[in-house]
Amino acid sequence: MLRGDITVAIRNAVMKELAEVGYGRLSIEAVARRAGVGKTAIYRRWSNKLEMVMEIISDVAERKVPLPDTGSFSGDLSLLLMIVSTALQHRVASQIIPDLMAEAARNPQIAETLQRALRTHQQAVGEKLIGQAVARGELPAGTDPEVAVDLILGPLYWRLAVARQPIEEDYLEKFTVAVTAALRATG
Amino acid sequence: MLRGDITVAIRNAVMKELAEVGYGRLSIEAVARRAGVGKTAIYRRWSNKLEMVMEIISDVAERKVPLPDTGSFSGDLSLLLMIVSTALQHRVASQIIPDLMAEAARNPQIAETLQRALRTHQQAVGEKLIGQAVARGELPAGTDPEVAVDLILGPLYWRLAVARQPIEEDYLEKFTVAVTAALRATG
DNA sequence: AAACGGCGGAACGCAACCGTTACGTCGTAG
DNA sequence: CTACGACGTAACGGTTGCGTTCCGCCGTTT
Repeated sequence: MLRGDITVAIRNAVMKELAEVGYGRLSIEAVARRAGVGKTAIYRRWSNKLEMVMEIISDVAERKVPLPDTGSFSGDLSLLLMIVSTALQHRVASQIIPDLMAEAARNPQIAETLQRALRTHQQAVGEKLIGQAVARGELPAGTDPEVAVDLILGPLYWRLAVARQPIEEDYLEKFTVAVTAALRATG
Repeated sequence: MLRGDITVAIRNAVMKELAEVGYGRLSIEAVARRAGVGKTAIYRRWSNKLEMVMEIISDVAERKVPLPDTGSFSGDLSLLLMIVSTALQHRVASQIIPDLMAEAARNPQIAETLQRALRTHQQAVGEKLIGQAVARGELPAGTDPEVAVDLILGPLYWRLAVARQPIEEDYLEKFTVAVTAALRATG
């Protein structure tokens, strides 16, 4: 019964508004204005700002990234780094993600949603990546996927989403070498 | 002329309020309420929410961390990791920093203040840490301090401030080994 | 003793947004 | 052709916060 095009307009407006003003300052009225839609259309779909944002965000976040399997660990790793760094360089993502992460620190419901949406999926990627490498004999058997994920995503996230420094040409390459060495050392 | 104890009360209130509701939702009136102070006392000191927060934050952020020099790279590194992880585990810091980082993505003035307060200082620590290690022959001469800082702070920040996972007993130890190996490999 | 000035408190007009309601329009299903 | 229901618009009363102003209190300076 609810018109699909209106829903889409609202979803887009929420994403843009989130990127521009953040969750804390996001208002239903601004979303409605931006979407060219009445407030009623929004309240007909969700009862809350929180509920609305959570539904929209988890929808977006659950679009799964294909797990790489290029045949070698360094290949898998560079591909993963490329995918993640590209994603983190998109303006909307790099604004929304840190904002919601910060918000999650004070709102348990947001925290839970993000954990489910990101952590679970990310964990799967890490386990597959490391598992493949261990199976191929490229990493020692005791390699901890959790540590690995920290070592891989941490610096990228730090550089792109926090420090907001550009990634230079050979950075990912250097980084791949460094991470590989690091993981071999922890086994 | 301005009473010092009042100023202190306001500063504390701002920090607590920042941690609880974030910059976006921070209001002068709430700060005044929390500090047990009239709004006039605040406006007598700063003219804006932005100006107020920036002054208070950069004041706090500029308290310099002593640069470690334990005699060996792994010693320096574990000490640094300990200091940073302890800092990031404080409730107020782990709430305020990601929040302001996210805010910085949309407010150039906040971005500039944070860059000056954090990046500059952090860069100095990185350069000293790596410089010492290179001088001692523990790391290859070409080691890039910028990459090193990413490799060291990134995973810690990710784990503590973003993913909000606890640090287990031997994590920092493992991590020290991993980072050392990584940095040797990039030279 | 008197003047000064920072203080808290209270109120100002203004703006934004909340969540809800009433109304009139319009496309579609029956 | 009619009835339904989602739509936009507009308004509601209530809340919150802005930045400013005026007041009376009180400690310090002179």
